[in-house]
Amino acid sequence: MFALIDCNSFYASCEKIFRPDLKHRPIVVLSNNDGCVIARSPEAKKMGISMTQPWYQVKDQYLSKGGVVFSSNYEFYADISNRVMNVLSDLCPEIDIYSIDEAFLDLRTFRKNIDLVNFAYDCKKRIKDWIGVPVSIGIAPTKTLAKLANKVAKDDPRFDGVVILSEPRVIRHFLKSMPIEKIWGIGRKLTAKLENIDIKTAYDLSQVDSRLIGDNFNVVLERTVRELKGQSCITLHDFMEPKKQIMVSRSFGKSIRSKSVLSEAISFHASRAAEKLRYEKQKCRLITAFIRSNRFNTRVRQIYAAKSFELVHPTDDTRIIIKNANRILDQIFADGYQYAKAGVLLSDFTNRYGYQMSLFDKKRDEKMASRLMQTVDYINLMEIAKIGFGNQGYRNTWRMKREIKSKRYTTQIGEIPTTK
DNA sequence: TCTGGGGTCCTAGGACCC
DNA sequence: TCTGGGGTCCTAGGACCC
Repeated sequence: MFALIDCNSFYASCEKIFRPDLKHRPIVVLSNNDGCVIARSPEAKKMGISMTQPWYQVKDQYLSKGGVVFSSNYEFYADISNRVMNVLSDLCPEIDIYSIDEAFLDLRTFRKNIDLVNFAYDCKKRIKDWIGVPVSIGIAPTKTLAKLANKVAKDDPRFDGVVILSEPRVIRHFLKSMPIEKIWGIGRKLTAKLENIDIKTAYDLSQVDSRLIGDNFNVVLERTVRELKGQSCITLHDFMEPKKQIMVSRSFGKSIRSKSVLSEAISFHASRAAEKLRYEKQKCRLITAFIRSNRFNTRVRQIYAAKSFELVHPTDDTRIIIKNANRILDQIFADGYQYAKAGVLLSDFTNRYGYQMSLFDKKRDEKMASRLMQTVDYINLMEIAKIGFGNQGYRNTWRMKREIKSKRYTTQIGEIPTTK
């Protein structure tokens, strides 16, 4: 059996932890640039605010009805997430952290049969009492079924946040009431395709011969079908897999025409990407940079320009990554467009310690560079000072909007909550 | 005026090899 | 006139997820 534990309206719930005055108020959290809604408390959902809705469309009405809004505060959410995951790992050592707000537990680790109902409610209570975040729990023989169970636990108040699927008869009944688009791994396109051939519920899909699906669709859907039938075939990643690519990109506060400002943004993103790369203890060989116009604005001329550059030697050196990202910018930049977003993507990784040195590598230079980067990372991390490279300025022209961010209550000494 | 920012996996098709 | 067949590797792009 697998359990999926998922925090309810995670970002919005985080914002409530240190603000008891907001307990029953509607809360929404906005994406970067305060662009669109990415989390809603139950009260905000009831007001009809939908996920990824552009903020400007609902702002006035929402605020006039007493809604509360926050810019996203990832540092804070990540810390709360860590605390939740720690509680879960205490309860079950076989844990697969699937995203910032959800994790699978492999309950087969428990040799003896445990009381699943007790287990689930204990789990829920600990996280609520110790961290302050409400969770929903779905338990089932496969991860796909646990996902579905979790969805119902969350949406249907009759279940009090816990749904356990073990009896085949119950599972069958449950699947019949479940439209296919709610299944994990079935998005818009697949829903349309499947409905076309008269597969409308999870039960319909579970009855299809999985090999037939494998032949006519692909192995991903085949696995989903098997999982619906109760054969577990999506396993837990029991250790953290290294990342395969690192992307840093942002939309600008307002659109930009000038190459020099774009270059600042590209340098800034390149630098952030290099930091992440070193944190992952990887070096990259491929650097990609892109710039693009606002794809929602039909009144401006559209452009999307991207290019990659392959290095001879893998690197994690901020200076090299910035230099090459800007070299790409030189090649892809075209005058006369309004740019709305830029980004840098690093890929083709090799482990920092175990890659093949070339015959002509200068070992000493490498060592120097690596020490320099370590020092820079340390100074930035400890907030001794803010060190950047080259032209990565931080002009208001492209900096993102984040007007209503809450405090970093748990990670910054100057921002911890105080009482009177 | 104002529409996020990450990721993963898979597949088709081209390049290349013997 | 007749022009193999099988394999691997890589990349771009699609679909999906949170």
